[in-house]
Amino acid sequence: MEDVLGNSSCSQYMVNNLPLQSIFDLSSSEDEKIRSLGFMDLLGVQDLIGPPFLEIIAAQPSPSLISTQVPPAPPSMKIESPEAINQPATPNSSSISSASSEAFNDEPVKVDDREENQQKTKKQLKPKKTNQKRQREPRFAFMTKSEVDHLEDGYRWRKYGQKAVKNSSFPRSYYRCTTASCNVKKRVERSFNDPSIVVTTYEGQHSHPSPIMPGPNLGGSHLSSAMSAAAIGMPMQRTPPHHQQPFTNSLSPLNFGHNIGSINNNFLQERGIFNPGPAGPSHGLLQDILPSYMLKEE
DNA sequence: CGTCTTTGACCCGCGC
DNA sequence: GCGCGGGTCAAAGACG
Ligand SMILES: [Zn+2]
Repeated sequence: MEDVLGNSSCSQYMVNNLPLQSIFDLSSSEDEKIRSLGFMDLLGVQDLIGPPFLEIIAAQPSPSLISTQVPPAPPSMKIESPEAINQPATPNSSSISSASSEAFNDEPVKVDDREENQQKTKKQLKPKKTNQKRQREPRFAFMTKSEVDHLEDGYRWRKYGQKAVKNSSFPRSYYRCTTASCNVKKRVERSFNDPSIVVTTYEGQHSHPSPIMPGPNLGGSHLSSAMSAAAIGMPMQRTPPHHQQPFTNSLSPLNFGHNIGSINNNFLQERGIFNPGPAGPSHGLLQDILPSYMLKEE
């Protein structure tokens, strides 16, 4: 609960329609645990997304908010099993949220070279001190209400780790883009009180179109709103030497509509990402635009 | 046979 | 200096 959500350097904010200030309030040093609690709490109360919500967001030109929600997905679907809720081919996903923080650091994303130095005793060796500030990439957190993990966002991910979250339940999965030369990482976590809520945190940006869904004909895959959010939510920062192209709208090439033909993609471009400056955790982010409207219960 | 998941060990920054 | 907690690697297994 230290630097997971509220970090002074990296900021990743989960938004909702409730007391987000607790989370965003980075200046508060008293409630560290509260932070996590608030986080969970926030998720816990999360299932009250309403149509007006999106409108509100749309009306607010402040922070970025990507919200996608599926109308046909009633909040009544509450599952208690961590994973027993495998509902293939029916991943309704309503998601809200987001936020991200950008950083200007373009080199050491830290390409580990431990494979080269196989000393003998220690396997993992990384005496490279060249790295000053690791992990300076933009994070893009985003909540999704879905029963299933592994929301297809148009990219292929390889799971490289899984750890349990401390303050709350359910393990957190770490994924990485399988495409070579792409160090985009993804982190998927579930809520404690609401297993139906999945928090996905993207890190980095792809530099290639989606490897999957090549032909015009392809079904079965349910592209969740995640991809739209991910695609749009990413504030195109500096363009690396890669052949970056208008993938920003990568959702177009994807022929969704098979499974998720009824998703409302509501996103909002952020006007400015906050700077992780040590100075100040400016308030008035999403909290400002996210009052506590539409109260719904399951 | 290739790909991706599983899973324990390990690294590393930080607080005590 | 040690323990904690989050993040990562890599070997082995599962899956097609
Ligand atoms: Zn990628």
